[in-house]
Amino acid sequence: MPESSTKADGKGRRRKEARPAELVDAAFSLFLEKGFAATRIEDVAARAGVGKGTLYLYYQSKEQLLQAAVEQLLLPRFGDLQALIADPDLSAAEQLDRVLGLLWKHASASGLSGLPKLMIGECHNFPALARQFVERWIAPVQDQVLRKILQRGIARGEFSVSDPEYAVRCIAGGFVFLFIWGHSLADFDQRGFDPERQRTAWMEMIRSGLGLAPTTAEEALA
Amino acid sequence: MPESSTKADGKGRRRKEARPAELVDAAFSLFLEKGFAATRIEDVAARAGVGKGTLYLYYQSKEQLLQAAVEQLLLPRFGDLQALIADPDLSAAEQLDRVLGLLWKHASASGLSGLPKLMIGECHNFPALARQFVERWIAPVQDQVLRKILQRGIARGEFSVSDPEYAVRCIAGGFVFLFIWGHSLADFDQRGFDPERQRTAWMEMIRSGLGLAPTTAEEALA
Amino acid sequence: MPESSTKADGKGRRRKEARPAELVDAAFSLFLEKGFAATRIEDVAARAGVGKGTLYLYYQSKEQLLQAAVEQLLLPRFGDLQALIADPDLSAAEQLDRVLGLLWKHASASGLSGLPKLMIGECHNFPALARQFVERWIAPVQDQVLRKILQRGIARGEFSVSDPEYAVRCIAGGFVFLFIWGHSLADFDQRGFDPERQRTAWMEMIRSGLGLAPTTAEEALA
Amino acid sequence: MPESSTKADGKGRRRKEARPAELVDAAFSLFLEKGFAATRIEDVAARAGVGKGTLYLYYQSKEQLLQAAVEQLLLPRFGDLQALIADPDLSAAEQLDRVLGLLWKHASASGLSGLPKLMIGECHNFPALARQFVERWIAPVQDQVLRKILQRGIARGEFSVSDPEYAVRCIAGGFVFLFIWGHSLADFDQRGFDPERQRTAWMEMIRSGLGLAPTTAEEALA
DNA sequence: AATGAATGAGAATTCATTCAT
DNA sequence: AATGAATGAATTCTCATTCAT
Repeated sequence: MPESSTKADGKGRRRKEARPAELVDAAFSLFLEKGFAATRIEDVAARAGVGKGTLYLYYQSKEQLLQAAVEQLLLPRFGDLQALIADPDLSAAEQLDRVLGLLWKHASASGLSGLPKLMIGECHNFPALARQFVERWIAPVQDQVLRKILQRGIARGEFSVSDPEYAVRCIAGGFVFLFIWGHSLADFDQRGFDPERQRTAWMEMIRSGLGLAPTTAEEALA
Repeated sequence: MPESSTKADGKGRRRKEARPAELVDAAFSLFLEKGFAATRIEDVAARAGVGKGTLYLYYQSKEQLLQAAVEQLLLPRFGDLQALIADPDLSAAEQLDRVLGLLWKHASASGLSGLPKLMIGECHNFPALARQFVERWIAPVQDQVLRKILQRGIARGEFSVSDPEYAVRCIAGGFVFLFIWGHSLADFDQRGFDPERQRTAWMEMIRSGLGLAPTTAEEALA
Repeated sequence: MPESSTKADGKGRRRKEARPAELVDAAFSLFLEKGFAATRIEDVAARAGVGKGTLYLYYQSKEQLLQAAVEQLLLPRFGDLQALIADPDLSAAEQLDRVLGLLWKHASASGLSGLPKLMIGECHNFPALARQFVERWIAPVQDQVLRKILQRGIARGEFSVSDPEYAVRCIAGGFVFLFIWGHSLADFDQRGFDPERQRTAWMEMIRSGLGLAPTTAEEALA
Repeated sequence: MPESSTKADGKGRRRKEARPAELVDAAFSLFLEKGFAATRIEDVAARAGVGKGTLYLYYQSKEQLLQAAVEQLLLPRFGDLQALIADPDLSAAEQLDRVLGLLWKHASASGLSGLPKLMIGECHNFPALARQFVERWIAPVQDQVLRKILQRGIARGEFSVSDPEYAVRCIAGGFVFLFIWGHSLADFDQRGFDPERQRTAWMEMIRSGLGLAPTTAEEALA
């Protein structure tokens, strides 16, 4: 009987290989929006356009879905970032610019920009995941990328920072906050929120702060 | 030992006046830790040291408990901050220092430092609360305190910022991120986290960024 | 310290002996209205104008309150009815009239008119009470009062009934239904409900039914 | 033995079409027996032979289950009754006989006979339902069926009633009481209860009451 | 492989009952 | 004697997970 195949063609059974990723995407977007506990499996299935039971064909539990979602976003590593640092022709400031630009572009395109919000919200309910997130993303980006750039900049006399280790955290934190805000309270701020403009403001802040030094002020105006 | 309670400490009944605040505190700390949905009323009661039903003597529902918790933290306003700005003898930089210092101290002491994490996680589940939070805290602090200081600083030639409106958001954001981090992923960061040190680094970043040397300025323009 | 006595005088501590009856009255009226299960002890206390705990000073449980309420209404027996039957000078029709009139008056004045509704609703939850009610009221009134009148009427040639045993149930049933209706659906009948008028109609129905025989019609008009 | 279900009788899943009615039946029988408040959802599920959660697949709440149950019984209207009245060849007395006979049969077969008991008990907790019940059953049967028969009987000289409007209520009331009694206190009456016999007695009572006039007795036998 | 009806453990909420004051 | 704050067992309802189709 060709019954099932006929109707399943229209919408039901597209690229079978893409399923897992679609499911994880749907789950991630809902987890991000409502949090893990407040997200219903049925809603995930609905958003993915499949039946509730189908989810369990690919993932054993709701928690596994979360793990898979985080895993998927954690997978693409930052080998390219490392490459940037390796380039000896660039100034440290240029390196910083490019690295942050790349991170920004990549995170904005992928769901990665949502991950911090999710992890911050769920870290105490899923400590293992939290640790993974910190160890595989936060710490490496800070310690193996940003810090090295900073140290090089200091060594070259480009930068003047009294506590590089924590300066790095400031730079990263401000960056991450941008993502968090965009995925949360920005929606409730009547004043509007322009991510690109904020990024620019942020880059300026990193470079020259409020431009306290008179001499610096001139350049900052540029 | 001069314990606080009069004598009914053993199993302590009848402290009607203190109850609501105790309950809200217990609820807030759990909401902050696990999120609203993942927090069980029974756990709130246990942490407050009362029976499950007692909570419902004071709050009609779990959601009302959340509202009360947020409300309580939103109540104390920042009249004192306003006073600081009004002082014409201080430089803008000093004003900023003091205002941020005060915010820091106040938020660290009260539960207010946890509110951003909570609101960021729950904003989509409780839009009304989110709006309240933004309108009664975020926006006023940015627009009526920080921005005014910045503008005065610019007018006085102290500061040099190209986009004051968003610079304010950067300053506030970095600050808020400190709180968020301390209430979430800091616990999972093997490298440790010293809030005070980060605050210092952050203040420096605000003031002078990476301290780009005059010569560096050229590259920064690139 | 004369503190407690002073304020307790105004409203708090009237006739102490009347308490139990007041409590039972409040309970009965609420049980009647909402049913036993749907009635909250706190509402009973409120209606009686006392604190929740006070109820337990007089009755050990909610169920005991119900038992006491029913008991109280079941107590006054119908010795006087029996006396009426004994009067040999009255016709059976007159006896019936008086007996039903007396029942009507008594039941309307006391809460007794509500008891059937309550018992009908609760009989399966409180079988013992139900049995008591049937055995101490329903059956006696039917078998020892009404049936005897009917039998006397038949013997005297006044009445003509083919099944006296069940005719008695019809008479009693119609009567009881009047009470039930008045305590329940009458409140939701837009057409209004005049108990006295219905009683009159009912008495006529008992005496002469629809007046099928032309000759009977005249008496029916009387 | 030719059981009804096809084969999945053992633990029987998947009978989606029959489910809602089964659930409503189970619920109705329990509501009727114990009242709404005293009935536990779990018991309803058990009586219907399903799990607790299954109920919520079909009805959103316990209250909706009640509404559905009442609705279901209120649905079948009395078009056939109307037809009987329209027949001009029947005497009014014959019409009355048939109408009441039909009501009796129908109500006894369906759960309708239980509805009055339920509605009387719950009317104050569910006023909207009560009004519906009165407006869609009680009032129509009385005003559009019984009253018309009575008026026709009076016009034709068959009946002789001084207050037709309330006579109708007596007739209907006695009838309804039969149902109520059968669903409640009859179970606790040691004397037994024969509904059919009581119906007969009731029909006689309607026709000729107690046959007060000596001459009336003969006709009462008719 | 896909589905969604069915399930029951678990969470929020209610309320009879207790008991310190 | 009177109170009402406190309690936790019991109840309604939800939702992750299973499984027959």
